[in-house]
Amino acid sequence: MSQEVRVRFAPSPTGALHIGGVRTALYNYLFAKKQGGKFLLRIEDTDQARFVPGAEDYIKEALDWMGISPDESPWHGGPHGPYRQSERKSIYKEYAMDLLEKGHAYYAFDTAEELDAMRQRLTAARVVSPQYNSITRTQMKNSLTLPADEVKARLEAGEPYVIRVKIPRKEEVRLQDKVRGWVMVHSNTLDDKVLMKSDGMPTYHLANIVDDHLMKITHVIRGEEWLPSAPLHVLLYRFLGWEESMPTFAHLPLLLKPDGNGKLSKRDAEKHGFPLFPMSWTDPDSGQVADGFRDQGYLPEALVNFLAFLGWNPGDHRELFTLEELVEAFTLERIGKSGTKFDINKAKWYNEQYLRKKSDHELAAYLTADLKKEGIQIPQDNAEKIVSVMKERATFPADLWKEGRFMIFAPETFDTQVAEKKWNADAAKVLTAYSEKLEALQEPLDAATAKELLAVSAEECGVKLGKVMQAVRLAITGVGAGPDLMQVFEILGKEELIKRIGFSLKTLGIAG
RNA sequence: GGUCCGUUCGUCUAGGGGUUAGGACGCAUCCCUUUCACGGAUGAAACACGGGUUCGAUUCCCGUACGGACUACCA
Repeated sequence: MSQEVRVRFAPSPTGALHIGGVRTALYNYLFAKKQGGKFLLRIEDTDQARFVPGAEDYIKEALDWMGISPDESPWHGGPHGPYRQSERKSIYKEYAMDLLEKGHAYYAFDTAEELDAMRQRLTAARVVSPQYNSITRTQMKNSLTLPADEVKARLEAGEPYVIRVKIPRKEEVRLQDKVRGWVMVHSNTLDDKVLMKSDGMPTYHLANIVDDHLMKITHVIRGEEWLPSAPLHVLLYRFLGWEESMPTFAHLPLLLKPDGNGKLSKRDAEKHGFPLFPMSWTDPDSGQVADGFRDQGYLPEALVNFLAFLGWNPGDHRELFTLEELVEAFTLERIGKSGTKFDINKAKWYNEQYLRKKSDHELAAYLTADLKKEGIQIPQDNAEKIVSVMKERATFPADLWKEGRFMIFAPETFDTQVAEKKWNADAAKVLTAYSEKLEALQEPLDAATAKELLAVSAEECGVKLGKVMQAVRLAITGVGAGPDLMQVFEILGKEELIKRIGFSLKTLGIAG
């Protein structure tokens, strides 16, 4: 019998979700759905000092926007709640006591200063890595060194203490990681990590093991930064008697900065002008606003596709995947091992691809929304026509309006470079003739007619159409590049064209 | 420093003991075209290095170099 696959994404609410965290969430989601299992979200808020208001709402909104909402979470609830660690405080204590009783953990009363002094002493003695371990714990104030009655007295007196794990002196700890294979470390390189803090909260190490077990998590998919502490986690499963049901681990390669090396940071994002967060985030302390992918015009389906390919690939040559297709194709086995540099160009390319897949109807909504901000209203069918000719050249929805301004506003100035090179008396002659033909036209202008009339006008003036085409474009749009001119003409309509021709003839002159 | 992890075009990557080392982004050129863009075609561009193992290694093993993560009463 195969048990239900259950995975979790476990962010701590310390601010906006980092894009790397979003990818971790996505991989968890993809794996869960592929396996027909559950994707849960657990808030790891055991560090009260780092709690940031609004962060949890942000996480929820970001995942919803990406289309990867969890099945169980603080806000959806579920059979294994609560899903906020701060609300599970009493649970952890119970397991810490269990560890204490079994001799796998002990009380420690050392103050921060004493800890510091120990590290300094060790550093001075040229100990390579000063840590609280099987050697040093014999010289510290803990329930291993202090007489039992003193420990009891200190506890009863309410003296602050932590509970530390007692790492065995000599043991090989192995774990099989789904992406790295076998990883082996010696327990003597591990230190006696704090399990329960003096404020009564568990540390990540205890909390994540207890919760994963209680929440019946089958696979732990998380960032590579957790790999060094994974052996400790294996040990904890063993000490708690849960080794049989220990989840499978998969440590994801890190997201690296685009140039040079190192973990992707906010600094890099700013330097290269791309966001680091899925959505904009306002720091509640400084009030500083950091831009997000959503705000810069990235489509969620593009971001999902892009992120999925940062460290994973389907093994064939397909590049474009919907969320559903990703679910279908996803396997842990195809996750790469090495760190991945963040290339925003590729993200833009994905955005273009998905933008072009959208219907004119959907795209028109972006345009009308932008226009509304400027107090402009245009008919829906007009908006749809505009986006249909503009979408091939847009990366972001906002480009529809930015690049297509001339579709609504007549040019007030003309690109001087193009004017110098292309504007001449021939162009003025042709346009004058063209304007007259448009005046005489009874029915509404369509692209084919627009072209025919223009061709006739050129012929009458004894000018080759190709020679003046750029000048015509300049006269109507003000610039030298843009979508198919005749389509533009059709959208503009003859009255608007006549007006624009009149203005450009006046402004650019008829002699050239 | 220590522990762990990694290394195929500039980037994301496929591949795997014998291949013209494949694709995508970006770049260049050409075609399409009234321009730009789209699209199409073509091109430049990679197995970090040194030892093994082997008839043969980019692929397997070991080193070296380089890079990264971790090294908190943070997660």
